[in-house]
Amino acid sequence: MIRVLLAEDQTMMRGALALLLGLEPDMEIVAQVGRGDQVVAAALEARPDVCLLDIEMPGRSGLDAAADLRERIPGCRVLIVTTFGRPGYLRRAMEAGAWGFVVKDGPVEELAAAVRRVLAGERVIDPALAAAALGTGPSPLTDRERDVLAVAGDGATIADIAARLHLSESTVRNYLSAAIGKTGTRNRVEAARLARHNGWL
Amino acid sequence: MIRVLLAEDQTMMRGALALLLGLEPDMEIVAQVGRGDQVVAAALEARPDVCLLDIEMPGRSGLDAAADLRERIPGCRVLIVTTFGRPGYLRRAMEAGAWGFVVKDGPVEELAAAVRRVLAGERVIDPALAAAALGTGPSPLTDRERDVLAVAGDGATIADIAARLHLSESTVRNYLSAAIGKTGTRNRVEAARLARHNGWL
DNA sequence: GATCGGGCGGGACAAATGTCACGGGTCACC
DNA sequence: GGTGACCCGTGACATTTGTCCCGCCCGATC
Repeated sequence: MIRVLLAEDQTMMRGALALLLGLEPDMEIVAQVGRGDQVVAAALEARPDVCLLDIEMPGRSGLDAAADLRERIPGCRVLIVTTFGRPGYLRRAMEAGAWGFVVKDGPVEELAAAVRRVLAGERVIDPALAAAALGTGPSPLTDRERDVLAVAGDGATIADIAARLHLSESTVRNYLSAAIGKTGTRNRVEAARLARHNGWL
Repeated sequence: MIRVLLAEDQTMMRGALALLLGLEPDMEIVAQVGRGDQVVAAALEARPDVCLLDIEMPGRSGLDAAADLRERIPGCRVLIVTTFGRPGYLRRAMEAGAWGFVVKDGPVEELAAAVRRVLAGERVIDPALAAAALGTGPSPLTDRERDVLAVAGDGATIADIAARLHLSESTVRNYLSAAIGKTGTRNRVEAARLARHNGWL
């Protein structure tokens, strides 16, 4: 029996996937969590062979959770299951030691197949997505530019950003200007959107 | 047997829900579509008793599809199933003649129960969400303000908006200013975010 | 017929934003 | 020891944005 941990914040999705995977004759859901910061604890307790992690979860990102797992429970294989096939997500998933990357757009059978392949030591990655990730290239943003863009994305003013990041307003302007330049966009809103779309935030 | 149509763009979610509902002894999935603009055709063909509609789908919004269904197939009950419990969505769903409104955050069993209740002529609405919808009130925006905000949301400049809507830049400024005022926000990005959050776009 | 809300536009003004050039600091790497 | 990347900051400047006036037209409503 393949022992599976399932981390996904949308309750209905999590329940549906758990039930489905539970129907597979060779699989067993040994843990379910709805927050990224509960993954490690649950995995220590349940000792799964494979962890299915969503990326966007409250508490802690699935990508961060994957990195934690590699460090704390090296034997456990991680399979990222996400809504958004952002190039940067795939890149970061690989850096975090994930063995597979599946988007929720594919058929459900694909998921069970991916679990088996990952457990067999195979890498599971959508080829089109891999091409996109390589084509887009890594993030051109520095850490600070990323921070500033992330805050700017939801309508904060320069003063807001400066206050939240304990920076001078001039500095914030400069980072924003640099980010806009590097992304080839025309203002911070476009820059933030592009960065989010590419998974750079 | 309750004949169910399922409209949901995320393939994995759709497949999982279809399988689960298919397991219910008194239900039968008679049609599945992944786009909003295929709902009516599929419903005419399959003659479902209940239609489960996601809101955010390519082609046509689930809310618009619900309105179409009420007009074309009045006997068919509509149940909206959405990720986002936006107050405005609920309001618009009711105006479009939906019989129920379920968020994907609840347990899966809730979905089958909602289908049965809707078919029995009961209204299914999350009480907390209904309160929020009534508390937030209807959209204060005029049609044009809504249009302008929708375009402004993804980083377009005033000139972009004016060009896309065939308006003068001055007019766009005035609409934006009005929208910012009515939403009580500080700039168009915040205004657009709030409007989206409330389901006003 | 008058009034009101909405669509559409103009002009003027202050504030926010984006750009550029510049400086200093730390740290890693050659 | 030099070089380069990144962090942090200043000041000046042009552009964009948001606000507040004003006007006209239309349709609905009283």
